[in-house]
Amino acid sequence: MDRSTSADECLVSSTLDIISGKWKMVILFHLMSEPNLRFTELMRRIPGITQRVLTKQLRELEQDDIIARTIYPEIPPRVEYAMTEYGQTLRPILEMMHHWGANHLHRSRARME
Amino acid sequence: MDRSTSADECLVSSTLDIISGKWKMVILFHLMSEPNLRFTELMRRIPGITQRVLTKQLRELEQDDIIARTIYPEIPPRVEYAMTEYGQTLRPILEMMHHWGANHLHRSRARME
DNA sequence: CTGGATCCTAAAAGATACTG
DNA sequence: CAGTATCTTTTAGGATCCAG
Repeated sequence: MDRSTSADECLVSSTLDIISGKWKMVILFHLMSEPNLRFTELMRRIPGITQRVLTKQLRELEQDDIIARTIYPEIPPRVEYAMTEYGQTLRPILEMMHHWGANHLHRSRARME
Repeated sequence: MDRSTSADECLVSSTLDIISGKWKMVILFHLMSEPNLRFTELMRRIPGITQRVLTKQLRELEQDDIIARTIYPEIPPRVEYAMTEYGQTLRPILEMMHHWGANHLHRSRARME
């Protein structure tokens, strides 16, 4: 064997770093099915999130080049968020997690009885 | 469209809940390549983790039926951890994250210059 | 050897009010 | 509309000591 394990750990964690955050997956899911959502539209689609937190998570995803922020200098201001091309590469992972999660919830319920 | 989005969010998050935790991926990666590791062996393979945290994350993974804990009533005590069959179903996701993460780190470095 | 029990800190998230 | 600025709460994680 080798010492590659510690490096490998980082590789997976680097993915996890990007999508973990209480609402990031939710945000990404919305932007996957609906490109170009405005700030307020995201707020409405994500009940429970606050402005401060939404802003923060959006900024982080933007930093990581997963989503893009487009500002239209109008009045009132309009800002749209969309997944980047790079962000799209996360799609298969998110879909697998979605699929696994569906089965997991199903299974959890079954295990409760 | 429909209102299924809010349910869908939970599905993905339910996967994320299970694998997020600073060291869970690391633990799972070790248990994937080496079935049946003892507590101390895990400690040695995961530099930086403390006993308390390792114990906690192992307990959570056990609760979720991702890993199994086997106690051998010997002196000194021996406890072995292994992935469950159900835990194995996470493997494709972890591998995709590993792959994505590798590319991501590569890309991040490129973007820095 | 495998943890449990305590205490502590840092970071994430939430509540709320305000603004160009 | 799309945030920022403060403040408070919650939670994860870490340090340390003790024990069957």
